[in-house]
Amino acid sequence: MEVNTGKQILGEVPGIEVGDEFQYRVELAIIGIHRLYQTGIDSMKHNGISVANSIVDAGVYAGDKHNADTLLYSGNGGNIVGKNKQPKDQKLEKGNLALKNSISTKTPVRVVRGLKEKNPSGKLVTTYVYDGLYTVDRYWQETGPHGKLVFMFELSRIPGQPKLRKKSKI
Amino acid sequence: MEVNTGKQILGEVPGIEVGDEFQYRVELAIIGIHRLYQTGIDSMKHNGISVANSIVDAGVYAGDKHNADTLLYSGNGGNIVGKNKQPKDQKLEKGNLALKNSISTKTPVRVVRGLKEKNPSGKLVTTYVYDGLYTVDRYWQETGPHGKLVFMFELSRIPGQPKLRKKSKI
DNA sequence: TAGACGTAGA
DNA sequence: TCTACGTCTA
Repeated sequence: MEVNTGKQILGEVPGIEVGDEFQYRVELAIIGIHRLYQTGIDSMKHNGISVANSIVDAGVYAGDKHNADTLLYSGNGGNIVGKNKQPKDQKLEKGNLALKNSISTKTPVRVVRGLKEKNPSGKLVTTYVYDGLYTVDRYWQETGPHGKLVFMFELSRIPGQPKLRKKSKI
Repeated sequence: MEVNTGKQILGEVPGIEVGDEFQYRVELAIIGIHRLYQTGIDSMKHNGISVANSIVDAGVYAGDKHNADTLLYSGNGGNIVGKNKQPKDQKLEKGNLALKNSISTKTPVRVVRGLKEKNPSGKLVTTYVYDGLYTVDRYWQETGPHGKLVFMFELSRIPGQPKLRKKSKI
């Protein structure tokens, strides 16, 4: 069995509803919600340009903020909180570029939230919850906590979707 | 669902036969052949001392050699070929210590071989093949390619098990 | 070949 | 907290 079908979808994934929960990133990949195992931003070609089709928000970048209908999401690269690596300026390429392109195309982006919880045996686990479709409204550059360049993207939830009740307990 | 049952087995795993193939390390963990996702040596307490119950030989250390009935297996730590990390002296602890202890206890160690192959689409994939039970005969120290200390373990296949036909094609 | 919002266990 | 014979895409 191959994990990925190779087929990428823009917008809703058939059979997946807001609030559906998953335990592992690999499940998201198999189902086709988000192909990449670790990377937060997945992208695809749409009418010849690269746009984001899904992101995972596990809250590991400093600037991330997730409210009911708005998501502030950091770009990709070199600024993860607590990772023991050299901080670097982020570049407007790959996922970051795709997310920027999604502003003008107004194409929908699937958002998955990673909620950290303790399971019955007390172990810290992440549950991935499908949060629905968002559009990317704007982006800008910031100087991150390490003094390096960080891209910030503001996304808003497309109206008319079921509300997401579940929140992180930690 | 939890991936691991927590129960660890010394020796044969019920339902698993020599030659059984798996595509991912996580499968080995779920089934109980080898709990650890990335680490090569898994161990457990047996009559109060730590012994190895399973190893995965994916051939990533320089000194590894696998013949029909003999396996030369490198210890754990800081000497993986091609990994972009600081080489370090290996220590006689955790998996390495467990493997050493298995010499005197004569307890069986499950061996899984990671065979690298190209799948139909030309991608390089690793297939994990259950190779049966081995005992650890002896160990010694070497100086690895980086000039650092490496433990070498010599294992031999317990006689009377079915032959393993499959070999790496690469 | 390197990089990525991974996982589990010690 | 950190390490570990991971696994994928580009």
